[in-house]
Amino acid sequence: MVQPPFIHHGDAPARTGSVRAHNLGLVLRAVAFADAPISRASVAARTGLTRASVSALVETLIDGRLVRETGAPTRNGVGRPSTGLVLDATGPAGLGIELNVEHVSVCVADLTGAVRVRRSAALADGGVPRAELLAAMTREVVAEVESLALTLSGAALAVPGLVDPSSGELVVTPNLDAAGVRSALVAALDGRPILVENEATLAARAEQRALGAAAPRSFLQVSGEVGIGAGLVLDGQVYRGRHGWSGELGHVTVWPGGRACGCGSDGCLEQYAGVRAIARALAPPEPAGFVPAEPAGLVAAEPAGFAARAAAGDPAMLAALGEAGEALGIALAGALNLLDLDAVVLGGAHAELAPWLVEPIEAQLSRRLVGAAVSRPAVRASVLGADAAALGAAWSVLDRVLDDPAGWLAP
Amino acid sequence: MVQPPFIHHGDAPARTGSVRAHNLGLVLRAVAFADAPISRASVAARTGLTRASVSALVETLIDGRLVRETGAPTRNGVGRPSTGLVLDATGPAGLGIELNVEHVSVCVADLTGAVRVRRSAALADGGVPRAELLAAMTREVVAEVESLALTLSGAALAVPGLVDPSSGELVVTPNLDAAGVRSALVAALDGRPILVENEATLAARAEQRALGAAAPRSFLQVSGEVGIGAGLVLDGQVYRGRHGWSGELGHVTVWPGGRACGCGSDGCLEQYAGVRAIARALAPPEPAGFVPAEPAGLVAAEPAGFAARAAAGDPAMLAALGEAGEALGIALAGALNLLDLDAVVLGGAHAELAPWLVEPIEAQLSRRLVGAAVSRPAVRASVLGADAAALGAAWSVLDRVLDDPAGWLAP
DNA sequence: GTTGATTAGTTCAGGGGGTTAACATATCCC
DNA sequence: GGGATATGTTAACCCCCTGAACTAATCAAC
Repeated sequence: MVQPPFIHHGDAPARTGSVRAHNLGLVLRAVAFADAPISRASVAARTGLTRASVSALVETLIDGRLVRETGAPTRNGVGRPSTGLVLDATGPAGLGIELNVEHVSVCVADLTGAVRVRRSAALADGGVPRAELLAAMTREVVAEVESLALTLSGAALAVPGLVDPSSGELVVTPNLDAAGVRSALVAALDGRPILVENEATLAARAEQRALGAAAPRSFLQVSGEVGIGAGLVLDGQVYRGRHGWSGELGHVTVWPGGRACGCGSDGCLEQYAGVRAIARALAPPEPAGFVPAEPAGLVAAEPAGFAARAAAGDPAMLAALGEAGEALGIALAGALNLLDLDAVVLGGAHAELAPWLVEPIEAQLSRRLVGAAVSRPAVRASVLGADAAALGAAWSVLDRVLDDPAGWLAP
Repeated sequence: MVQPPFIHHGDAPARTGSVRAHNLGLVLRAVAFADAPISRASVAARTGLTRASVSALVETLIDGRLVRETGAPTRNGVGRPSTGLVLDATGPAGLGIELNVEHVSVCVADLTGAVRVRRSAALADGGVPRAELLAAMTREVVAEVESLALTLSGAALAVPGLVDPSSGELVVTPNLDAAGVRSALVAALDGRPILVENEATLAARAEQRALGAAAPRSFLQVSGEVGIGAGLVLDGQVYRGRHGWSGELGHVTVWPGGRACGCGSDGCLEQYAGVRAIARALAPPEPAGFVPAEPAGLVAAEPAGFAARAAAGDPAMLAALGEAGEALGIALAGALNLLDLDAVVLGGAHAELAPWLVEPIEAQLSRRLVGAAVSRPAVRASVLGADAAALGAAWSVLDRVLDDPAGWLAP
């Protein structure tokens, strides 16, 4: 397929060193994605490289603290026992930071994916400014990383808003004031660069990484924190769109001419399946056009209560979730007709509501999805909890090392 | 994820020969995408390779009849004149075949993109069976290719239906009988392999290739031949989806609970913006639920008439197109909110109706698209005519040579 | 014209890195 | 204990890029 001229990575010249860079990644990923400690010989068989090359490559990876040998050789029947290789947990670490309307969290993962440090804090109105709080937490965590003898390989920040993917710098966050956050973080990180990315995208990466080889190739991750966002993974790659504005699922029109939305449109999914919309469906009907002021703290308190009420069989709650599921189903059917995805993952606030949303969603998919009779995508809740985006941020930093170990080893 | 150093399948081991394969592609594409004949030195500057390497690579490409030197050296001021390099039109050729409900066409393009042979035929009910007609046309064209001293590097078949991307073999074509077509074509091509792909996808590729460097990075190409399909190019790559069923724009729900659709759903875009829907909007209203039988030939005859009537200012026609545009706008706004594309291209039957569709579409986008106030994607008609899919098929064959010249030169 | 500056293209030694083939190593099984 | 078998390492070989020197062809200025 035609790659547009001189835009893609593929347009860098290859030199003999590129071969090694490529194969280092190949070997490292073979180790990373193996279920158990894997031998050099198995890596060779799996990658198509020779045992000789794999030995040399593994030596480089071991020297670089990306891979280590497990202690005792493992006997596998006849033949010389093999020495197992696993990812080295004492090498590079990724720092993930999640900035949200009601809370912030910071976590650190090592190359194996294990979370080594985790901190989060709720944000109260009128409390410590976001930027200061985050910077303080980050400084603490960086100190802790050093005490664990890990090396920070980078940091990523998850924000509920639009990010400019070309610079990775500019941020438009409609629901919160993010000014000063980035510069405060850069200072807290001693000038180390920070990747800024949409939280839905990073939550999708987290899901992908958490599932490992079982991760769907292409999926959409609904992320209902504030509004309804979505992270999109297509053919294993995160898709960001022209401006990095992809995944605005919340403003997909479900009922043209329906409820007015704050975005200026009408009939947006958010108005039927968003947290506030569900809350509104529970309240007695108001005169058309009247939008009630939301008491502070309402949004944060509700989703948990929703699940409890639904579990208790509250009919109003079940009806509200049925309506939300129907709207989600319509919007998702559109996305699925367009993208023919493997799966839809319900994350954020919708994760714990999934037991009551999946059925109405699937009812709409059965009706509206081309080819639904033959093969339907899986619809299920995220396997991760609330900190998915922070985890995704930390892991995305490590993905860079995994994808291009030579780049990490070089300096 | 960060792109691995090589464009090639990320999980194949790289050997020293991969470097050459990669760089051959780099040099070939530098020649292909240059506006004018380009010198070895310029290629070196543009690719980042040394002049020495480029010379060696170019020699291989010239020997393989992929590149040739232009006759006379060009003086460019001071210094030794440069010898221009251009794509060789006498080397590999791609065969593109389009199979449609009402017509079939076959074309051949050379590496420069020039169409060297072009044949098409209308299909009448009860005439020669599709498979036989196509096979006969193909045999003729293959003979002509040989007489032109071109070498067929492959063939691709565009079909209005669902294709299994893994095998590239299986075809589900709802609106026409494609049984036997593939095997008849394989026979006509002396056993050469045929790539089968959705026509909307191939039309999108054609658009991409026709625009060259000006092609949008990510776009959706509406393809309204039978029903409404769409080809999707994301980050410069064709996106097919899990089963190769992506782009089913026609069955995206626009008005839930609206008009019943043959697919079993309701409110599908096809029922408002499809060719038959536009025709129906022109006719006097029928009782609800009554679906008129379509006289044979009606579909083929109408789109041309539509444009003429609209140009003449026919109010019923303008109203029908306004409604179609509104529905398209709603569906496209959904797609754009999700994918943040650079452009939407109206192709197929909608291409010549674009003058009347663009305005209502943009009205919906202004209303429903997040960020529309800041930046709106371009909405415009395809630059290609009716044979876009056949062209795209031929070009996609050549894209393989362009992407991996070593693979073509090897045997 | 001759000479120098400038740019295009080629030649060749050097080095990185993968492959193949042989060898060393460590276990199982008879 | 001696083969059979599988793992890991070593060394000769080949591919292909780089860098530097060299040749080639033009312009510009004296």
